[in-house]
Amino acid sequence: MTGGPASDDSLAETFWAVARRLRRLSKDALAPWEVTPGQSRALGVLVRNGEMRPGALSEQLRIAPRSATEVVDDLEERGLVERAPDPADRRATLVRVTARGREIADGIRAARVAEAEEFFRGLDTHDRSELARILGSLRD
Amino acid sequence: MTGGPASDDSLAETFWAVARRLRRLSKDALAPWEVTPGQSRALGVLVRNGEMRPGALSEQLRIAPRSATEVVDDLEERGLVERAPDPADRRATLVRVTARGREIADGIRAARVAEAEEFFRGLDTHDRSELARILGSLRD
DNA sequence: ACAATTGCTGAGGTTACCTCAACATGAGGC
DNA sequence: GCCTCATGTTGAGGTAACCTCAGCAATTGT
Repeated sequence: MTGGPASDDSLAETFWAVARRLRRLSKDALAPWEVTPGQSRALGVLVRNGEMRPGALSEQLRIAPRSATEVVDDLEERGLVERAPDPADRRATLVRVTARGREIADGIRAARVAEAEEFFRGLDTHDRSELARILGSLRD
Repeated sequence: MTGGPASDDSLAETFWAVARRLRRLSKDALAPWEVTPGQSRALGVLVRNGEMRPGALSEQLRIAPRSATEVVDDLEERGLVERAPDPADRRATLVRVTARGREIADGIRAARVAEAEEFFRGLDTHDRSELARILGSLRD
């Protein structure tokens, strides 16, 4: 009863159903910090990579450079990052996570871990590693 | 080396990496019809459920009723659906897929199947059914 | 030294959503 | 039949997160 050409389609459907559920959970996990998913992503990149130019940030986020300016504006307004002139090139600015930004980023990270833990709790050890293995091979 | 508390987090990360790849593929699969993902979703609901009111459509799509009006406007402009007065309630309208809309929907569906087939091609039969089973248990 | 390039941002546009209020119709009480 | 309240849709107008294009300043290649 499985194995027809439609089974791949329903596998994709199932995948998206799971994605929707996980997305909803993530949004809830993010809510306490009043940070949008985009801001959270940017903050994460900045924490992982250290200070960087808006242009580099835009590449990491795969958005237009102009849009990175906006994300940085928002984060700066909330005091989570700050801009400083790049000593190596006076056209450029460096974006740096502030102490408060790091706090928030840590909190978000912890919440993410907790949220993922909760989400995948239903799976036993074997299924988790199977899922990780199979998804890993589809990763890219 | 796996199994620490961070493994769930990276499982989520892997999941999203796969999701991004699948999303990109879907977008490409949709491109030939010049239909947005939102329009495609609406068309799919309408094909599956038959004619329905904008309000009911908005529930299926989990968007505000006012937003369903817009999606229907767009689809109507492209000749993929049409509005007709609801004989049962003169306040309401029924949205119906046109012949051309059905063609497009069929084409989209076929492309989706092909796209999913391509995406999951790398997996052998065992891994596909494992993935389907595990995702199924996370579904909701 | 000067033309082309690079890095950022102001101005303004698009898309896909939203809320709120208006309008017509429908349903229940009396 | 009439009145009130609820319901279905839509116009008006707003917002978030992206976009392109043009402009300015600084740098780089010849």
